[in-house]
Amino acid sequence: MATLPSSRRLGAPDSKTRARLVAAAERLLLEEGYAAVTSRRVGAAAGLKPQLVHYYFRTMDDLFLEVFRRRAEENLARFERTVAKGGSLRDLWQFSAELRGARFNIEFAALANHRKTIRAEVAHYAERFRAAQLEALRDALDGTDPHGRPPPVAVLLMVTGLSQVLAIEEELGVTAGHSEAVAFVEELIARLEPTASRGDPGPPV
Amino acid sequence: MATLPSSRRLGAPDSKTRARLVAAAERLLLEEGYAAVTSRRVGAAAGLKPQLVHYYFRTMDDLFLEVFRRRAEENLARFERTVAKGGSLRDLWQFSAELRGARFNIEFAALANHRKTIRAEVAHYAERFRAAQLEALRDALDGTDPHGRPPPVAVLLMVTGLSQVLAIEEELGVTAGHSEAVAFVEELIARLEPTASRGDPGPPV
DNA sequence: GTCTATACTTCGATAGAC
DNA sequence: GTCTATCGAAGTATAGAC
Repeated sequence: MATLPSSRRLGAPDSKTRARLVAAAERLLLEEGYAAVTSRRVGAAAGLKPQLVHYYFRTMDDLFLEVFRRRAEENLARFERTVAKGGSLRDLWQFSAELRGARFNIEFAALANHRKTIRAEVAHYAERFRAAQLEALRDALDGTDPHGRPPPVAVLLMVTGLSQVLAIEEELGVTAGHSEAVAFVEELIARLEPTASRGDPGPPV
Repeated sequence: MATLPSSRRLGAPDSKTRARLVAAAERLLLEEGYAAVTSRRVGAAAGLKPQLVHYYFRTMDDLFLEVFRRRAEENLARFERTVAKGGSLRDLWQFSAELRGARFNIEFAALANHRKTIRAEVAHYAERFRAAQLEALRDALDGTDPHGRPPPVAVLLMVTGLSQVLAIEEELGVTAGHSEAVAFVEELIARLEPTASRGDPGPPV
């Protein structure tokens, strides 16, 4: 019952070579987009024969899944650590605004469009991450003035969307309005969360 | 000076066959993602021989560019018409919230990651569209209470981002928080722009 | 357990036939 | 002006040698 779809032998999951292939694939994905992640190019990028990709991964999709899971788990763990160390609004915003994460998401969003197994994995992770973010955001907002503020989940979606648009456009070389948008979010945070390191309580109103 | 890079002959730009190929390519792009847009598959989708793709387009990138430009120009024109017919906040939001447009953008954002000529075209269009949107948004906000409101360009980026995230996630089957976010935006609009119902040629200012 | 020789498919692209 | 026969490169995947 272990391997129905094919009888082909696969390399050990903890192999050093396998790890090199995954790392190379992730690098290619981030630098050149998912279309560059082919067995030949991954092999070359890792300094290995392309056939090794198929020895360690039954299909290319399996390789994509491995790349995604590694990064997703690491991301969730990093997020949990961020929350554990305080999890202020400022921290949460900083986490969202990281360029690398957003690039990664775009590639997998496009991939998920036409590969079912990848779509399922991305959807699953998206839900987990959303739930974790929402809990952290609720905690961070707890005690602040709720007057006229959108529901936390709406804030979350807007901030997530903003980060992604900023990342995509930066990639394109389009940056009109970016600094204004970032400044707005940061002012908002400063108003809600005046604690900061520089002890600036912000203006009234 | 017309054709330096290659001497190969190309089909007429106004050919009916060419238009069919572009339409087939756009369909494939939207339904299966850009990776499905190959000369063979486009040919099959159009009921034509795959070589015709290369007769009408020097490279696959040229086909992508044509698909993009057609849609981009049509989109800009539609946007201008929307603005001309009133261009209320409600209209602008509705335009952004269309699923089709967002899907298209994701595919081309991913494509632009690793194809320079496409990146340049997407960037150019993004700037034009952003400028048009910003002008329309400024007009729509004109006369409303500016108290505590973010700068228009920041609003624009947030709304654009929100629409895209909603579209991507809907694609994935993840919809947590979507209705809340949409409701928030619509309440905001209703508050700023209480004119609502149709047949109203506009407030007296 | 690890890797390679090899098969077969699909790709983009071109030269030349109608 | 329109289309097709065909090529070389690149794609995924497997069976079998070490």
